[in-house]
Amino acid sequence: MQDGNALAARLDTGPDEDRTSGSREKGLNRVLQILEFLHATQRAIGIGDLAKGVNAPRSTTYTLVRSLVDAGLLEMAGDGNRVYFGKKLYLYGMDYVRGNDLLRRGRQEVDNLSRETGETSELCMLQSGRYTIVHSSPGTRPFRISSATGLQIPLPWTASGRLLLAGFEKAVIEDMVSEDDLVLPDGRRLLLDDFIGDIAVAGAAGYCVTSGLVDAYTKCLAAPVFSVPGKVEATMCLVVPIDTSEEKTGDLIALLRERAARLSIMG
Amino acid sequence: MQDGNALAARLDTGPDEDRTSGSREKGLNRVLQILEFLHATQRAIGIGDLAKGVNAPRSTTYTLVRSLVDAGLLEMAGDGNRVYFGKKLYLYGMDYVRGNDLLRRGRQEVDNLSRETGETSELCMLQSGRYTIVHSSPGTRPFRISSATGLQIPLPWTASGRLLLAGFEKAVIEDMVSEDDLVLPDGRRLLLDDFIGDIAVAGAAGYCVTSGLVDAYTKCLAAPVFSVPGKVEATMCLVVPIDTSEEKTGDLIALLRERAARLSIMG
DNA sequence: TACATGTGTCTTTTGTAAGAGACAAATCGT
DNA sequence: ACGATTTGTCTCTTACAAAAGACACATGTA
Repeated sequence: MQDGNALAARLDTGPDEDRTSGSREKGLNRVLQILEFLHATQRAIGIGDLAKGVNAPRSTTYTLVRSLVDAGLLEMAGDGNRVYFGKKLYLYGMDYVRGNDLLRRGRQEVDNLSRETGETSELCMLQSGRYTIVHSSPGTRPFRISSATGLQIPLPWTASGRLLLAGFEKAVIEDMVSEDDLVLPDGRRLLLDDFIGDIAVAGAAGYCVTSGLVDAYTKCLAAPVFSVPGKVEATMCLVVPIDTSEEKTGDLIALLRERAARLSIMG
Repeated sequence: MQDGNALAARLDTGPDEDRTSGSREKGLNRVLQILEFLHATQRAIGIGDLAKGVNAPRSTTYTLVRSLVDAGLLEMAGDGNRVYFGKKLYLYGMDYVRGNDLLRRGRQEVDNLSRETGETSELCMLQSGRYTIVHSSPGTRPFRISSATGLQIPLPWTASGRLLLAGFEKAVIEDMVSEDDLVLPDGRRLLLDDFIGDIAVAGAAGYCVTSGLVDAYTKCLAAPVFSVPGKVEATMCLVVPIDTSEEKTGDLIALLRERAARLSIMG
């Protein structure tokens, strides 16, 4: 059973911070790594494996996990020697939703949109420099995409990525995007300057469409949600079959832009 | 909008662990206290106040908060010098939901139930020895109860509390319930032995009704959800006006028990 | 039967993170 | 305008948490 899969690998190389995961790390950092690792594996995991996964001493891992379990942030899973996220994290997460108008209303709009159109619909945000699907709603199509909330995808692979980066300095964009991010799942390689060009275009147009980037069968329509005028806080996007007609696509974009605008906080 | 209310006060005296929050606490523990404090206050708070709130040195608090913000567990709120829960916690919370059949299906059932009956409906669980509303759905009645997910209430105040403790040793119950917990909001005081008696009755009956405990205008109907046969993992409950007729109450209990049974995992 | 591998709990050692305190700069209250 | 308070950042010290590693006990497998 492989566990630390492509996603995990991706996360490892993610930020450049934890270069020396070496010795005598701060306990809190170990904990943060543990949480991130569990998020990446998406399943309960043995403490031994966890220690390996975050590259921490076994004894330390046992101690930390115990603290976290006692606090309710983690829970021992079914059979008894695996851990995963706990109820406390769920409760804190709901607190976050409650305190965050945009997310609360955004989830609602996304659900509506996917019900009305029958297409997969998503709310996306920039999360510590990475593109994140914050909420997604499946759509009725048999054809299913991963509904993995919290999934992180390289910015250049997505329409939303182009919108989320609108208004950032060129330099900032450059060091947010790694070399690997520019390589599409099918092996093709984007040019950084093309991507930066796309961002400018998308920002000016107020929407963005990408075809066959993440996979060959879908296109992705995205529209920006603004917090303050000019600042893109999130995007809503629709994932539709790549052969959707020009006309229908146009209609969907119009709808999407309207809903996204509704979400935006108008000064 | 009142905020740091009875709940906050209650949480402070909650577990007996952090008696001497005194000197040289472990960083991780401080973090856990910070999270718990934010959960109690339910709004963004300044770092200085946070330090006071968890009774930690200011310098330490600044350091920890910075780590947490960098990690995305906390976010700086609007005006810039307040913190609250961050997106990461929301994502982890959704991971928990995804990995937890009971919670996922339970939320669904609760929503159905409140839509069908028009009454406030809740899913409750024992969370580190305390009663917790894990999910609640408002109901159509004008008459609104707090829909605060994550709210923690003393076990003896609720019908669910009586069911959740079914099957526990007397001694365990005794040290789970503090003296304060036995004092109702209106000042009346329950006897511990009566409460323990109630638990036995509720466990045997397979449901529980309490009238006018938390407030004078409602009664609370609860039914157990089992994980393994005999072990109460959660409860579903309905909050109805105290003058609801015997007959209607009976019907609701039957419905509630059916839905709760459906949630139970049948070995 | 031996041998490798994983689990959970100890003890001991030592590198460092928590804490006290001092600071400048910003904000408040009158 | 003026002290009084709060905020955010720094430095230095030492109390203590993280790590190493030994242990006892399960498993699985050659």
